[in-house]
Amino acid sequence: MDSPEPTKSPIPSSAAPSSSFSPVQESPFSNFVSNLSPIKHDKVPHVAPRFLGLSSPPLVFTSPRINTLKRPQSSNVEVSQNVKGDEQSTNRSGDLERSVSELHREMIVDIKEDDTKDSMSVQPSSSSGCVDEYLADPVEADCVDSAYSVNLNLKQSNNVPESSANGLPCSKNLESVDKHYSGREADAVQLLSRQSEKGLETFDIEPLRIKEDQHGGQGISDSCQQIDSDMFDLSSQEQGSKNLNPQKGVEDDGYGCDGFLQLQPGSLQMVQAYEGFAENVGGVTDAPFYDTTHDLEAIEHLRGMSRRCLQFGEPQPESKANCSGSSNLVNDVITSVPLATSSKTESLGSSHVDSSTSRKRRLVNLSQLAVNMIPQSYDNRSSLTVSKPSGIGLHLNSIFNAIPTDQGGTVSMKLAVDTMGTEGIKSASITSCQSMENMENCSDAFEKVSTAPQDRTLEAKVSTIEGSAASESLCTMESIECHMTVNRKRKLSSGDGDINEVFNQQSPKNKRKKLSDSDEGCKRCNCKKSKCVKLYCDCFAAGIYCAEPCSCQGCFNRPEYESTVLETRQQIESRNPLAFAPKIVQPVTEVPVNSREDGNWKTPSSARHKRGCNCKRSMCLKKYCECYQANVGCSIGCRCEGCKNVYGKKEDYYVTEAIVKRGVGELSESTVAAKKDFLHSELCNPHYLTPTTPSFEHSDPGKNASASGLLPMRCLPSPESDPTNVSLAKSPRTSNTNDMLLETSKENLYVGSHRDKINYNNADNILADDCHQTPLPNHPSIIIDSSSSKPRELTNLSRLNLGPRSGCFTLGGSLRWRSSPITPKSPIDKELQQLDSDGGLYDILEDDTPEMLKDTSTPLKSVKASSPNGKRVSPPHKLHQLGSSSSGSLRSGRKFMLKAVPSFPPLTPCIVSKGNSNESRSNYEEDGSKD
DNA sequence: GAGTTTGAAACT
DNA sequence: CAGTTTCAAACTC
Repeated sequence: MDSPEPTKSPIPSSAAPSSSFSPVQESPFSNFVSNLSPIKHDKVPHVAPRFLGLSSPPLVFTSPRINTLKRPQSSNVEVSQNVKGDEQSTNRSGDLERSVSELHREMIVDIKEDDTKDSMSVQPSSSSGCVDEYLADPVEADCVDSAYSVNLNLKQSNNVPESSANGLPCSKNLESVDKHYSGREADAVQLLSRQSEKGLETFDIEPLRIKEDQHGGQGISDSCQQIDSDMFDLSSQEQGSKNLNPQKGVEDDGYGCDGFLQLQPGSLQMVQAYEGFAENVGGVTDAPFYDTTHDLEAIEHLRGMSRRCLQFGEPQPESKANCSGSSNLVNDVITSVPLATSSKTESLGSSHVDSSTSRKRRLVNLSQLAVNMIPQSYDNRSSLTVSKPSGIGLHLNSIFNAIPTDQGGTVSMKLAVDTMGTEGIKSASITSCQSMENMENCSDAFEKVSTAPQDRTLEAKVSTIEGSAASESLCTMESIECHMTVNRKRKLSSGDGDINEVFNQQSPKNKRKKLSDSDEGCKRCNCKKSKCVKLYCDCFAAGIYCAEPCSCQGCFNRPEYESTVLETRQQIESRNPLAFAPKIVQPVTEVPVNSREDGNWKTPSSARHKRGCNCKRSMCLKKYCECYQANVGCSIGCRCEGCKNVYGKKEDYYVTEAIVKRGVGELSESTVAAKKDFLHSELCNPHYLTPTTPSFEHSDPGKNASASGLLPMRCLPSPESDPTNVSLAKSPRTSNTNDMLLETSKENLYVGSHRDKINYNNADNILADDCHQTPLPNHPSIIIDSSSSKPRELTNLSRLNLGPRSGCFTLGGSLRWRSSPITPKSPIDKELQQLDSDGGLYDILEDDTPEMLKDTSTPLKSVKASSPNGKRVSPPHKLHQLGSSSSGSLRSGRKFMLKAVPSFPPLTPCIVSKGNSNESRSNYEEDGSKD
């Protein structure tokens, strides 16, 4: 049938699980699978339904979070399908709301109790508030739209399309509400408001929370209601403006997107796409509307950035870069409507995601929220610096890989921006494609989009993407492209069901050639035996469906086999939670323009391969080497022999860092900023992830500090460094070497952000620590099953954490942490304080978390105590130097999140039914048994 | 284009 | 955890 070798599918384990395919498709393959796998997947329903092809890598394979989100408490509802009002969805959403509302209540209570003492504690609540807010957003959006505007309830989310169209207004409304609310809810806000910068976020969070409560059916303040009504009015106005807008056609498409949405209902990508779309639209149409509030704009702007980051689901740094870049670009291009984009996007995204279920919306909102949580700092300062497009934060297969370093995402991004204007969605996308050297594919996809009915949807997506394209990662584009291609193929096949056949029809060679010609534009797989459901397959590994360019045989990595893909993915993740985590992380994100210009920071050295390579013969000089392939230098995590990686030898890794840091003091402010960025990036580097504990635990600054003050020349290739270990919570690093110290310090800073740590290890401990330091932001990932630590989810979390303000956004999970008796400052805190005093590190961190760090309560010790591994954390020595040397050069404005660690486990339970997690786990077990 | 080499992923 | 096998990409001819 579809697959040449159905009977033998190498996927047994993976495929088998897929036996339960989504009802949607009964492809021969599904039958095949069902036959093959003795095991029936109860779970399947959860997963399957909606991936639609377009989902970005993370989306495509429903990461646990997605799944969980999708998972109706009941069982398999295909959310995507129910665009019309689903009672079920409503009910579910209602349940979810209840839990959320309860959570909020708790949080509120906590806040009151804590009062302003503990900003951290407050933040968590705020975060929850954020969640609520986001949750509420959809509703508002819906309401905004039409007559529906009357209903504030999230439950009423039936009109997705409309809401999407009007999304912008909705979001805005929310914000305005937030303001009002904030005014009234001085208490909650106060805490947050302390930090001026954070203030904005605070508004978002708190007000939202309140709203949520209202929605929850609990007391709704009149003021709030008024606000809502006002909001609606605004939204209505907005709509009017939109109608006028020439791009309305696009919006209409968005409506048409229902089908599209259905296709990919739970996928975040959808949201992204819509968001992007919204942005575009907003940029064009909504400008007037936004003019009203400057503050709001700023907030939205931030949000928009965050959102973008989420979409990629990749490592913060990178995401940051993208986000910032995008935002900047967007802003530059479309100055008139900076805010609109973000808010609108959100609303749109939420609405579009799954009209069927408010719950889904919530999920989406959560994700958005998470995105929003991204630090503002990145907004402006960071110009696009994609020093390493090479798939940082993404799988090697990501488009970035294809892009030459020189060209970098930056170039493409800029081009896209330039081209983008009001119209430019398409042009932008195209531009990006060009930059990616993927023109053919992109153009193809676009063409297709324009042609068919589905195409409308696709087109909308495309446009959306385009809109965001400049800012957003190319990955999205790629995924889109893939989906588009898929759709196209489907059309071609006209439901034959043998998509694979169709795809395969193209001579692989041609495809390959095409790819090669395009200089690796979109790298695609050529799998023959793996059915593209193993990590051997680059596409699969990257979390994307195989597409036209692929020359794979018997491919199951297609939207048609979504369930199979998901199952397989789960299996793999069960074995290795980080299996789908981005291989390459780009720590350096926002490098000040100056520094970038200098070119110092462009070096790939900043990026690292998560696990490192294991090259024996290639000396890391060929593409056999994943590090080399990703255009990144080897690092501690690498176990390569005779490393000669041109992007950075393993041995040189630390040396470079040391030098850089050392020089910081001497360097100009700009340089310093750049270094900070570097440091930040380093922190973000997955290498630093450690399953074990937060680095804070370790404190011995003096001890660690080398005379040179920095890193020793030597690098420790110790396996410990291997990022992969993180998930396993293996032995903590014990080495005291300077390099280690450096890393640890970095880790300390980054700890919160590191998703891996979060999940896999003692989430509790870590989380608790983090909470203290920075409230964990909530994030869609929260919803994810606790059982699975999925990289993407993690990524999202990390993003949230990264956000300087993320602390503010902590979710309910944070509540738990808060309560945790953690404590005393760790040495790291001290270090940080010193730095702060020096004006160095703190500057970097300061904006968001300084208080946290300073805060007497410290997660660090708690962490230490709690961390079983007892991982030693070196004091932020280097950081300190950096900070001191930099003396006040904080200009970068970037905010580093010291702590925030997403609270996976805790959050999951709260938001998501544990049953899901259990379920997932049981599934895994089943899979394992199968295997 | 076929065959070889390489290293990651998967398996035992 | 280590060793082996499988796999697909990278590379060579």
